[in-house]
Amino acid sequence: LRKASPVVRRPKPLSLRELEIRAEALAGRSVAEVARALDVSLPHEPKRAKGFVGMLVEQALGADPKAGEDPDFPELGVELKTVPIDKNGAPAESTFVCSIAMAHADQEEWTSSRLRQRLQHVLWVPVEAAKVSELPLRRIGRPVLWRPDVEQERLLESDWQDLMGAIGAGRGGTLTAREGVVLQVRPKAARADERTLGPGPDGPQQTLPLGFYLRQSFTAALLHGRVHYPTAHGC
DNA sequence: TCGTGATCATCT
DNA sequence: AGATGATCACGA
Repeated sequence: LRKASPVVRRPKPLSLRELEIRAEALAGRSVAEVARALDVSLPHEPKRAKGFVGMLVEQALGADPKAGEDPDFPELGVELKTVPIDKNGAPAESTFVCSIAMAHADQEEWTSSRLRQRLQHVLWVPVEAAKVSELPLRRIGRPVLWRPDVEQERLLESDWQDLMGAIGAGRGGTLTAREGVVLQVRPKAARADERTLGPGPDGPQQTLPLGFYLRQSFTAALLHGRVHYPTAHGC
């Protein structure tokens, strides 16, 4: 995020309620309005604007810029995610959740997994997608504070076990985004030829870095407070 | 270099 | 059109 001159950053919210109120206050505002209020200049080429809106909203809400792998609001245990919305109000893209630690993929457990930690408590902020309006005109919508319910957590764990199991067993190279009911595994790298140490069929080898994404259908449902899938083995 | 923030560009 | 695989920017 480029700052035009003095650095402007909101103080961190001291309570969940304060965070919600701030997020509600962004509803209806445009990217240009928020950027101007924070004294941030807009990127000109859309191709170079990936991630801009997410970082802008982080700054507007007082997220900890040094959080790293921790939640955006460490004291509140809340993760912030902006979600691009199409003209019908549905997610326009899948949602990146976290990268996969390839080197330790065979040792990770669901309960302490990066993915579960990140999705424990999420503040979703809908924003008009890049294909709906030009960057400055993209409007922010009403936030949704979400925790996975029992059914959602079951779906997430089931996919995670399948996908992480495959990666840990050295079959990560055979995975595509078609696997998974609510999750996807997709490349997460600057270039398709990047490699990092990970499990291979015959032991550790250089592998394509992967990340977890939420399918649009899952995100769409949770934004409306209802995720209900038919169970694969009958009710 | 890796992880965070995502959207782009192409193929089906 | 929608989904998949590829790509862009930034910070520690």
